[in-house]
Amino acid sequence: MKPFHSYQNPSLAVDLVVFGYSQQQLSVLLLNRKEAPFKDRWVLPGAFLQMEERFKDACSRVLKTKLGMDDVYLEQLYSFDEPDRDPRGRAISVAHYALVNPSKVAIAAGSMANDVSWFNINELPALGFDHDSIFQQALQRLRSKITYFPVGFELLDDLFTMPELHELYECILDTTIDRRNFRRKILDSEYIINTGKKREGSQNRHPDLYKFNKKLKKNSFQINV
Amino acid sequence: MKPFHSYQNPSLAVDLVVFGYSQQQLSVLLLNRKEAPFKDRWVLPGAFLQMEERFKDACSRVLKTKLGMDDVYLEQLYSFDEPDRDPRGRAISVAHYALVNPSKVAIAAGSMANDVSWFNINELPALGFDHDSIFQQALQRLRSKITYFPVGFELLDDLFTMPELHELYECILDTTIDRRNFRRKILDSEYIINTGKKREGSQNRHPDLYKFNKKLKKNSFQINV
DNA sequence: TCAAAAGTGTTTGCGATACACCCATGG
DNA sequence: CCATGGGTGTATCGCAAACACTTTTGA
Repeated sequence: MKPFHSYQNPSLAVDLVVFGYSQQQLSVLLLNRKEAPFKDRWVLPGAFLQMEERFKDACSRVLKTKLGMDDVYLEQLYSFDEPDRDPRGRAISVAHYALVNPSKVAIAAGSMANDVSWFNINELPALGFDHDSIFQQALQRLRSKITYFPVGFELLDDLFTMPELHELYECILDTTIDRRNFRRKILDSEYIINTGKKREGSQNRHPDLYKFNKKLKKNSFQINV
Repeated sequence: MKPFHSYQNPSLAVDLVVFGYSQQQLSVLLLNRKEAPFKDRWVLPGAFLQMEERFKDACSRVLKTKLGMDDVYLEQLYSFDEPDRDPRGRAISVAHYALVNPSKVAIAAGSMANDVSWFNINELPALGFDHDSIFQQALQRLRSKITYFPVGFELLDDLFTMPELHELYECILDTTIDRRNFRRKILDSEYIINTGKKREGSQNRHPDLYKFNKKLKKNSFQINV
């Protein structure tokens, strides 16, 4: 059999929309390009797919080597194929999005402090390549998914309070949600477990600490916007 | 700049899950392979992506040249990347699904009568490559999408009756739906328009003929299973 | 004891579901 | 005129949304 790679194939890359949540803000991780094309512009992190490498492996490689992140929630988003999306030549991008807890990873003031940065999703600069539209699609997917599937927990600490989860939902969905109805829906889904502990330190009543119920795979809930 | 294709890249293909509906049956179009690997096995139609070609163009090319189909509803599904999914070497498949009206296309008794065939989705043979899982994912997507988005019309004639649309939904979702509630939801969504004409020929009352409201883009409905 | 935030329960209203009758047609 | 399937309307029930009071805490 003639091996495939004797034919010419488009270049194949993964690009990553890395979402992070902290200080009641949803942010995306961007990279400042040091070379043409789009020199000095902000872009999504990404990498070319190596032979024998899975998409998720390539994504993990980027998250690990460029960003120092391990063990991250990853989901394939869409494959982008516009012939002119990369001025260097034909390049397909298989976009993914990732959900990380910024406090668990150490990007902030590392050696790449000027290269990598969190941007609030409402204050994004114009991105290079077609990364604006990749980001938009990722945001849309996240907003859709979080209303019926327990992905929000990936963005929080292992232990979190109900008000924190509630705020996360309001922030991502950019709306207000009745906290009492929200609480009931989430608790009814049984995706979170009250640990019995409480978050100390605040001046007011100490809220209960919950944890994500990892074992549960099939329950459903629906947060309406 | 060094052109991308001087590096080695995985082979890149599109694969198509072509759904058709006729005689109250949901079917998929399969191809009988004439060569190794998977000689004499049934597989999804597909093609390698040519340089400068978009996914949808490659899909259209397959639909046109191999199947004689034009102007078909197409949607990107997912990209499949298991390193061993093709024994000939590393091959990425960007899977799509298509919705066609079999009565509008001419596959049946053409020159490839032995190569191409419709299979009822409940009576599929074991497919070559990883096409079983591609098919399963496509079916799942179709079932999900049809409950909130007007894709069912792609499978019917330009003019169709309410009972026909109702039957289509019951068939695809593999369930029973109260026809009066179904009618109300569909009509409320305003995605279909009563043409005032009636389908003649049956012994019983002649049902109204509807057409799809192509202009409407944003209304929503929800068919629950 | 006060302000601020967290925990909890009840009422209300709309939308989905369940359900039944009349109408048109050809034989 | 009858059997068959198509068109239409209504009552009910459940869930989701709206809403208010009590509890805890540190200052």
